[in-house]
Amino acid sequence: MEKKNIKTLQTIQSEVESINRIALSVDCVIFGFDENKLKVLLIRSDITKYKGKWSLLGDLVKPEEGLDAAAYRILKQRTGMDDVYLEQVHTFGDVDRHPVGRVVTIAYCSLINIQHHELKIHDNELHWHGVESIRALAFDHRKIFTTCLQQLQKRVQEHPLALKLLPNKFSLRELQNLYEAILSIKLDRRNFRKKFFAMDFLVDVDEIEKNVPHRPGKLYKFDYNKYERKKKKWSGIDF
Amino acid sequence: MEKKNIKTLQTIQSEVESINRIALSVDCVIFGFDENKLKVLLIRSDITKYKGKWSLLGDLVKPEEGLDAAAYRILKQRTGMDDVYLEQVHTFGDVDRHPVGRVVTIAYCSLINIQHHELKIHDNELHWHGVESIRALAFDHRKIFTTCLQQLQKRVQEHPLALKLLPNKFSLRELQNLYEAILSIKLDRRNFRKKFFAMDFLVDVDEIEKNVPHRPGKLYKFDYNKYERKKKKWSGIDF
DNA sequence: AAATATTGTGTGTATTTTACACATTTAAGA
DNA sequence: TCTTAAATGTGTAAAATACACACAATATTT
Repeated sequence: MEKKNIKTLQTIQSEVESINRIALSVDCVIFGFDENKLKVLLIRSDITKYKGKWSLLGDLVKPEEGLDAAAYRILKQRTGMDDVYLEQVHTFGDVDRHPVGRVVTIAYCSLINIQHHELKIHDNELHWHGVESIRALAFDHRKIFTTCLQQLQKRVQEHPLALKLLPNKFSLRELQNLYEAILSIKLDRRNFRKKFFAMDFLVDVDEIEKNVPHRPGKLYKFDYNKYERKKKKWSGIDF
Repeated sequence: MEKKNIKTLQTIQSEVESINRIALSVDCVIFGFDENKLKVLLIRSDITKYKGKWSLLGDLVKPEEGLDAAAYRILKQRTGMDDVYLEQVHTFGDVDRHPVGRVVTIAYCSLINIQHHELKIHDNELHWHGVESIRALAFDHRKIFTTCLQQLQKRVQEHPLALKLLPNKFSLRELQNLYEAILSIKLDRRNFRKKFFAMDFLVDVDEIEKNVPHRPGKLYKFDYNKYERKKKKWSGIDF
């Protein structure tokens, strides 16, 4: 009994030590779509070791702040946007991933409609980078970025996420370009249309594209309510 | 003595608050398959508030320990097993999820072949629970469990994970029972076989089941090498 | 008015999924 | 050893889905 109690105290003491030594942050991989390219929002690193390198947008989690809340805070701060798509992806905690000590970071993936901000980007510390041209980033951010991109590629095939990157009203051409950019593949135009129309979640808003130097296409919006009611549950065993 | 202990806890709690730090833990959702049921390994909670409740297996992450390493440590400690399937699933960090302070926890999902341990379970603090009968758990562990179960259900349809729950050699009947247990559905036996044979990853080991009270089935093993070479990359847009 | 660029549409074929039934094999028990 | 019980092993037809592929119509630009 005596011994057990002492053990507990020791345990608690070591707990305190751990508590004192690990910091928590969130990092946001913010995707946008512009000029038919998938882009990611980066900022110049403010850490000496990574001077000149680009880095993801992140910050320490505050003691009384939820994780999603921390990610939203960063998004709001940097893009001025609310109500954006945000999803936790993975937590990275290699012991030496951060030069100033043990920092475990929770990675979030966010999709924003690039037209709706145009905002605080003019910091000129912030920049949209084409995902194809991402090379070295600060910290382990390249690994984080890659993980998020792969997850995005997988997710957009199963859920109507990708549409968050487009305006509310979009043409099928834009939609196809978007998928091709995210997945880095070419798709057959007729089959792509057939597929989406067959899903029956697109509603014709009875408008057409403007300012295109050719025959304009019809515009559609995505019916999220219908999707929620009808979405597939069972995909089938297949690997 | 009991009182002293409590005092210490209070002291530490306030210390934690003054330090303004966040503690990190890992929790493992360990799945097994036995008697044609999907099971999860739980332990009786050692925290006063949750006296009598069951809880997931977890521990604080040590200051110099990687996240996966922490999860492996817990698995090894509790099951005696090495080389098990382990995957990070999600991080839970609600501000008030833990009664003694801010503890953010990283949830891992693990799949083990229940026959290969039989070990430290006799603690009688550990118990395999059928997943269907999970109700209230300590902390937010029910939510964590549910998240992991759902992810498992999704994953087993896309990857040959489920096999980690079976012995190396298994019959198609066992395999089907496993899928039915994980997914809570009934599958057509002929189509299930056809599907798996068509994938062409099962190798006939030229043995048959033993000690079954009926005609024994052939045994197979899964060819992971072939799978790695041939697995599907592109699943197709579908939601 | 001609040239250009993109939209919008349909069909046939191959592949995949689904529903479904019966004879065979082994173990157990009478 | 015969009978019973229980699960194995196998095939086919119909339906749904995926895929490859070409041409006429429309708007813009010059």
